[in-house]
Amino acid sequence: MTEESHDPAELGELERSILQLLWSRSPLTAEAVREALEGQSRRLKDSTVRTVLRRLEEKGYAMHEVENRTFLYAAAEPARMVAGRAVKRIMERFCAGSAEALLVGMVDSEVLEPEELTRLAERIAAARAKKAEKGGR
Amino acid sequence: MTEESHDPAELGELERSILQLLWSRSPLTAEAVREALEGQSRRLKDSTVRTVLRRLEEKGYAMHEVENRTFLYAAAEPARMVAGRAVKRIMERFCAGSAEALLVGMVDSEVLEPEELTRLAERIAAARAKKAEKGGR
DNA sequence: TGGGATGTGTTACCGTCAGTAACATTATGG
DNA sequence: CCATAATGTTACTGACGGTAACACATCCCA
Repeated sequence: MTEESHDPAELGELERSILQLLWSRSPLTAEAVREALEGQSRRLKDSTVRTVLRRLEEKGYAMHEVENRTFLYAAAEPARMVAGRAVKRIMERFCAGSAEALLVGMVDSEVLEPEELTRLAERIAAARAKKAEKGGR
Repeated sequence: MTEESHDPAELGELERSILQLLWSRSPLTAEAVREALEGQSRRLKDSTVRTVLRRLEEKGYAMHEVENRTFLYAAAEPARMVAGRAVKRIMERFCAGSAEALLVGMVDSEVLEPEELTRLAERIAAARAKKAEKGGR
């Protein structure tokens, strides 16, 4: 197991953009990533993209496999996992680890409405229950 | 209205520690902050503490008033507000703005249990309802 | 009344990190 | 065996946070 610290806050703007690409359409070659960014009016040199991809991999957000001498990159884990851990960090740092304080804060700063919260909570609990039922592990 | 960007991610380790102090026992003078940090085995020069306090104020996290020629610092807003906005950012950046994806991510990465989520959601909705009832605003 | 005590303002250095990229190296197919 | 297409190495730069020295302003008291 020995997972590294893995802290989403240490991701810069460009790193995030590229990670987004990996989440939306992987696997991608470095060239494909560069082209995709170009499509977002983000013109970068080939080596820039490669450097960032390597860094993302070092940090554990991405991984690659080799296909015909070419690297195919993909995200190492789903976006919501990264989001989850990021939220956890915030909870620890600003809410003394209290999930309640965190949710209250979300409501207070209008991240989501109370009704939405209850609705989603129920939906998630239901989904969880169903999953636990058939996929017992 | 016209609030600055206000991004908690731009807070460093020390800045956060000091902000915590302001949240737990304000108002505080620069000296008091320094002493409190010293109590945490964090020995810093007076000017260091003052610099950080000033930066916190510039960034909008803290504020001060003058009492007898001395600055009394306090947090500019509750911790859970800062947490809320931080979570919002994460939601936008890693969940395409979807609150559901965010909550699912929290459950998946074991930030909180589904049952806890439903329980808290209900509690918060209830509290909200009560507040809306009497504090019509 | 002048000088220390006390508190604030200014400026700066350093390390880390993300953005950006040049340049070197290597394998491969023709 | 070389041109081409990849990857590997190394580095510069600007922001920013941690840390602090030093300068400046008051006020009170001997």
